[in-house]
Amino acid sequence: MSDVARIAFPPPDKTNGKRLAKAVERAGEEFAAKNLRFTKLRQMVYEEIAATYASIGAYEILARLADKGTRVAPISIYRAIDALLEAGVIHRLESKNAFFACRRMDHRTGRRPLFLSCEKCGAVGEVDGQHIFDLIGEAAVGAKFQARVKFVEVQGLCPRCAAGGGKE
Amino acid sequence: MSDVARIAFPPPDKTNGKRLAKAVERAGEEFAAKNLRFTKLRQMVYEEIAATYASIGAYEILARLADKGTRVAPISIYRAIDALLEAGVIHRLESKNAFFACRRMDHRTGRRPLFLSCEKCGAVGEVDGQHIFDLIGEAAVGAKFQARVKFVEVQGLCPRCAAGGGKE
DNA sequence: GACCTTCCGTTACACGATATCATGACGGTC
DNA sequence: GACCGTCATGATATCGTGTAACGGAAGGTC
Repeated sequence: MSDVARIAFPPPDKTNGKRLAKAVERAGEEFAAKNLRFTKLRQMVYEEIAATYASIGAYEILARLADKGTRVAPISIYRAIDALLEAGVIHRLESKNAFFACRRMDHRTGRRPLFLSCEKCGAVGEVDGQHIFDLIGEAAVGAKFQARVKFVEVQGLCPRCAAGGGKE
Repeated sequence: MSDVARIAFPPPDKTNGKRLAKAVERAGEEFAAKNLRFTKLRQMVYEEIAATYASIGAYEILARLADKGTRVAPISIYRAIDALLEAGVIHRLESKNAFFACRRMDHRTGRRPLFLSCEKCGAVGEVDGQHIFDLIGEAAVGAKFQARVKFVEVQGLCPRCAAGGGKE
C-alpha cells in the first residue's frame, strides 16, 4: 500500500488508547487556540468520534455514551458536535449525515481536503483537494454564482477493502 | 446576466403551464427510452418537483399533493422519487435531502453537471463539471481508492439573489 | 458577591426515510 | 376464461436525523 493510502486509510477499528489520548490533547489545543471551551461533554463526544476511523452518526454517539452510563439528549450531542465542527477537529459527511475526526490537522496550510468514504468498512480518508475546490470556484464564477460552501464527497472502496482485506 | 447564468438560474417560481407540460412530455420520453413506466403518481410527483426551480423535500411534495386532494403515504412518494431518479429526470441534493428537476437533459453527452444551490431563493442550477469529476477521479486513484459515487454540491447565492433581485 | 455569558438538561416536536405486509393492475400463457 | 408473475400502489408503523423553546447550572469578570 502506498504511503498516501496508508495515511488516508488506517484500519477503521484500531483504537489505540495512547493514540486517542494524543488526539484528545490536540483537540484541546485547537479549542484553546480558538478561545473555545473543551468541556467534559465535548470531550466525551469527541472521544467517541475519534475512537474510530469510520464516520459515526449522532444517535450512534448517543447510544455509545449511554452504554457507558452517560445519558444525554440528542440536542446535547448536536451542540457538542457544533462546537467540535467549529473547532475544526471533526468533519461532517453530508452524504451520510455522519461525522468523523479530522486526522490531517493542516488548517494552517489552508488546503482543503476532500473526503473518501468506504462503503464497506466505513473508514473516511482525507486527501488534498485544494485544486479541485479551486476549479469548483471557477465554475461558480463562470455561472455568476457566489459560492459560500462547497462539498466534495466520494463513496467507494478503500484500498484495504478493495483488496479484500476489510472485515466482512 | 450572462447566458450561462440565465440558463442555470431562472426565477425559481416562474411556473409556466406550457413549460411544465413540455417538461412532463420530455420526462415521459425519458421513461419510455429506459423502458420504465411513467405512471400517474410518478407524473404527479414529477410535476410538483418540476413546477419550481428550487429543490423540494419529499414531505413538501406530499403536502402539495394533499392540498390538491391526492393523499398518499410517504413511502409512495419515495418510490415515485426513486423511479424519477432512475429515469434521470430529477436529481437529489445530498446536502439538503431534497430533489429538483433536471433541466439539462444532456445525459447523451455523458458530461456530469455540478449543482449550485441558492441559499436564499432555493433555486438549483447545473453547470458542466466533467473536468472536476475527472480530477476527483484522479485524486481517488492517487489514494488507491476505488471511487463509485461522487458528490459535488455548492451552496451560496444565485446571480439574481446576489444582485438583490431575489424575493426577500 | 453580583453579573454575564456560555453551556447543558428537559420536553416536545418536525422532517426524512424505510420495513412490512396487503392489495391492485396489467400482461402473458395454458 | 383461469392462472400466474411482475410491478405499482396502499396502509400502518417505526426508525433516524435534527431543532425549538425554556429554564437551570457552571464558569469567567468586575
